[in-house]
Amino acid sequence: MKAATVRETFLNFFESKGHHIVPSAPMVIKDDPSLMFTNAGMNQFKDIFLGHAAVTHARIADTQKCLRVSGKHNDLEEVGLDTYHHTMFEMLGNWSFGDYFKKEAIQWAWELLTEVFRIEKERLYVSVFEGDPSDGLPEDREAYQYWREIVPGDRIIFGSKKDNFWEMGDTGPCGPCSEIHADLRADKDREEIPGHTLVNKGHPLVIEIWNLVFIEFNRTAAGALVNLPQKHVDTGMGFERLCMVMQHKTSNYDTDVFQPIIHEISRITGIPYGRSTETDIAIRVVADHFRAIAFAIADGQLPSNKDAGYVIRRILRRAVRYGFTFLGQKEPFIHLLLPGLIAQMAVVFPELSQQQELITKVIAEEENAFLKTLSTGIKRFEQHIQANPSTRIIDGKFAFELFDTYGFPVDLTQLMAKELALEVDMDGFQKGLEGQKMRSRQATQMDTDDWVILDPTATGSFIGYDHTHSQIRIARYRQVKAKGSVSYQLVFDRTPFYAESGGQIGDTGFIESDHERIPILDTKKEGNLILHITHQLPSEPTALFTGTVDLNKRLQTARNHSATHLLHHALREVLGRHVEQKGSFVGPDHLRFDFSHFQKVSDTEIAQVEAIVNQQIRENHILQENRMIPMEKALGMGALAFFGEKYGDQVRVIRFGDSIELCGGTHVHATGQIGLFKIIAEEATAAGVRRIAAITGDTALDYLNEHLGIVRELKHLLRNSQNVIGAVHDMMDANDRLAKKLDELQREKIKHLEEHLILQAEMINGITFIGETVDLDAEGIRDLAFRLRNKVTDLFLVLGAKIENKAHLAVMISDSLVQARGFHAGKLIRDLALEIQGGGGGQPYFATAGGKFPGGLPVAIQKAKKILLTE
RNA sequence: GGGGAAUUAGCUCAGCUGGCUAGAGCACUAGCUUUGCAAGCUAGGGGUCAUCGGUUCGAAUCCGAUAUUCUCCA
Repeated sequence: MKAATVRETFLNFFESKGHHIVPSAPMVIKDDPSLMFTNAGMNQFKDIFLGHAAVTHARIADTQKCLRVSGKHNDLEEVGLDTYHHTMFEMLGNWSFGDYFKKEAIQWAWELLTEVFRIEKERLYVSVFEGDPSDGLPEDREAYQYWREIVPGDRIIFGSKKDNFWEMGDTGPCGPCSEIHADLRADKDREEIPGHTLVNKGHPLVIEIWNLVFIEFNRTAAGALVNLPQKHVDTGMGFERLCMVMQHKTSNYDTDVFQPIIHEISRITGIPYGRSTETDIAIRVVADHFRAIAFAIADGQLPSNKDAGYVIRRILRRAVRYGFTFLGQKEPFIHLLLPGLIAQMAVVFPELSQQQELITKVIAEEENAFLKTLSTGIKRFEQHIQANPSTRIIDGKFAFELFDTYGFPVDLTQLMAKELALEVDMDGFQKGLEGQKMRSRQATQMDTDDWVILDPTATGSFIGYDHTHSQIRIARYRQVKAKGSVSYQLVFDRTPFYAESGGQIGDTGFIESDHERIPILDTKKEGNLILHITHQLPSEPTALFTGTVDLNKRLQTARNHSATHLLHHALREVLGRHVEQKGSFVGPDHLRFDFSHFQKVSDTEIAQVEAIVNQQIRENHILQENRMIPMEKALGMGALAFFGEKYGDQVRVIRFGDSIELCGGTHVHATGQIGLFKIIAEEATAAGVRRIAAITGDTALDYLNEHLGIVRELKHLLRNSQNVIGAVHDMMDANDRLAKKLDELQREKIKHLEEHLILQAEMINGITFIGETVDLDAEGIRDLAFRLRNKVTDLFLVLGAKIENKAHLAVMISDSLVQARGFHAGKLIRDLALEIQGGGGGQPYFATAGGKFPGGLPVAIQKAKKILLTE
C-alpha cells in the first residue's frame, strides 16, 4: 500500500466514525513560549485540554507534521543511527473531547489495524498502565478489560509510569495510556524469542506504532493529581512507521516516503545506499534532515542564530557535517535534493513547490556558510597543532573553544586528531559544555506558581478593538520568579489590552481600583490566555478595576500596523506576487517588514513603494473590518494569510482599499490617520529575504524635519551656497590640496633640519651623536629620525620637542651600534624620560617617550650625551 | 534569555606581552615587458584600524559601553 493511500485510509476510517477531519497545523508554533515546534498531534488542541478554548467538534482526526529534535523521545544526535527515529514526521491521530473514552478508542484502533489495514494480529502487542504507588494510581483495569475482549491475555503487557503514563509537561493534563506495538521480525526469529519480551526494549523491529492516551487528570505544581471534569482521548500513530509495516519493510527509510530522496542522494554523491554502515547512516541523516528543513522553511521558519531558527540551522548543519565527513561532499549539495522532494510530495504539501526558489536559496546559502565555518575551524585546529607541536592530547578547553566560539563540531576535531595519531581530552570538553549549560539554565530559570483562580468561568476575551478603557475583574493570577526578580501574570475577565501577537507588541498601561493603581508593563499571550505582566500584585485582587491602555502608544502602533499592510500591498504591486511576508515587527516607534525577494530593492523601487503607500494614506481608505468570517470565505476574498498564524475556523479580515489581510492586530480607523509614511532602511536578512524598516506619523515628520534641519545648517555653514553637495566636494578637494601642501612643507622642513643636524653631529667615542630639540610633531620627529638613520652611520640620536605643552622625546640608534655595543633605545629612554616627568619605551634602535615637563628636554639630551661620554 | 568571539585597504586576512613611519596576497591605476594561458617586472593610489568613552607620556593593541556579524547553550 502506497504511503499516500495509508494516509487517506486512516482519515476516511475516522470520518466514517463521526470524526471531523482538520488540516495539519503549521509545524512552526507562534504565541506559545513553552514550545517552538509542533512535536505531537495534540499541540493544536492544547487549549481545549487545558480548558482555555471551547470544543468545536467533540471528535476530530488529522495528520500532523511534527518536528522533534530534543527531549526524552528523540535526540537530534541519535537520528539516522537507527532506522526509525526522525526529526520530522507525520502523526496520525484521532481525538475525543469529553466524548467517547477508552472503550471506543481501543476498539476502533484494533478495527483499523487488523480489519482495514489487515495487519496480522499475531504481530501486535498492547500495553496497559500498571499503576504507580507514588501517585496513588492503581493499574488501568478498565483499559485491560476492553483489550481482553479482543486480544489474548498473553499479548497484553503491563507497563510502568515511564512508558504508560503520559504527561503534557511538569503540570497540566495527563493520564494513563495504552500502546500498540508491532513485531516485524521474520517468522523464525519470532519463534525463537517471543515478541512480548521485546516490547519497549529498543529492538528496531519490535516497535510502538500507536499510542492511545486517556486524559483524566490534571497535575498541579505541587505534584498532585486532580480528576478532570471531562475525559479526553488523544492518540498518535507514527505515519512513517505505519507505512513501514504496510509495505513489509524493516526500516522507515526503505518505504516510499524516503526512498526517492535516498536515490537522489546516491545519484548526486555517487554512493549507493547499502554500501557501508557509515555511509548509510550519513545518507539517512541527510535524507531525514533535508525533509525537515525543507518543510520548516516552507512553513516560514528560516534558519537563524536564535530560537526556532537556530534549531533549523542545527539540523541543517548536522546534515552538512555528515555529508562532508562520510559522503565526501565538500560543496553544497543538499539544496539539489529539492526538485525530487517536490515531485514526490507537492501534491499533498503544495507549500513546497510554491516556495521552491526560496527554499533552494536559503539551504544553499546555509550550506555555504557552514562549510566556511568548518574551514576556519580547520585552520584554527592546524594553528593550534603548530603552536603545540609536542602535544599528544589536544586540550579539552581548546576543543570546547573551537566548538563554542567557532561552531566547529567536536567529532570533527576528534577525527582530525585521530589522523595525526592524537587524542582529544573529552573530559575537559565536557566540563566546558557543562559549565555553558549551567550558565544558560540559571539565566532562564523560571519558577511558575499555580494559578490562583478567582473566577473559573471567565473567558478573558479581548475587547480592545472597541475599547481602550474598561471595567475589569481579575479572573486568575500567578507569580513568576525569574532571575531573582518576581513578577505577576494577571488574567482579566475581559481586557482592552492587546497581547503581543502577529509582530505587534503588547499594550502597556495601568489598572486602577479605589485604593491603588498598578502599572501593566507588557501583555503577552499564552495559548488562548491573555497575560498582563506586572511587578506588583494588587492588595485586593477581587476588587473592581478599570483597565486603561496607554492610548498614545496604541495609536502610534496602530499607525505602523496599518502602514505595514499598505506596504505589503505596495511591495506586491511594485516587485511582484512572489513577495510574501516572512516576519514583521510593529512597535510604536517604527515598523519592520521582512519578505521574500531575491535582489536588492532599488532606490527607484523604494521611491515607488513609498509613493504608493502615501497615496493610499491620502485617499483615506476607511477601515473595513470583518471579525468573524470563515477562513475559506476570507481566502476567497483574496485576503493574504501567512504562515504560523494559528487561525481558528473564524478569522478576522482587515481591509484598506485593495489591501486585504487576515490580521488580529489593532488598526487606525482610516488610512489618513497614518499621516505620513517614510522608508528608512532596506537590507538583506538572509538569502532571498529582504527587510524594510519604516516610520509613520509624527515620527516620520520628526525624521524629515531633522534631516532638513541638517541640510539647512549645512547650507548656512556654506554661506548659503546654492549647490551644497558641490560646495562640500570643493571643500574636500581644497582640504586635500592643503593637506598635501602641508605635507610637502613639513617634508621640506624636515630636510632642512636633517641637513642642519648632520652638521651639528659630534663624534663621541666613535659614535655620531646628535642631540637637539626641534619644532616638529610626533610624526615629523619619527620621520626625521628614520631619515637620519639612513644617512648617518653609527648614529646615536636624541630628539626632543614641545608638543601642545607636553614634552616628546625620541631616541634612534643605528643597528650597528645596537649590535656592537649593546645599546637599547627602549631601556635608555626610560631613564631619560625621568627628566621630563614621563615614561616611554620602544625597540632597541628606536624608542619614544612623553612627559609633562618640556623644560626638562635639554637636561634629558645632556644626560644621553653623558652616557656616551662615560661609555 | 545567557556565555564566547570577531569587526584593520574594494575582497581575504597578518599585526605576539602598548612604542620596529599600519602590512601581505588578490583586485585597481600607470609605465615597462610580452601577440596566447588567472602572465611577468616596476611604480603608484586606496585606511576616521566598527563607533563612543576611559587608562597612559603614547592605544589597531589594555578596559568599558554601543552597533553589527558569527557561534554555543537554553
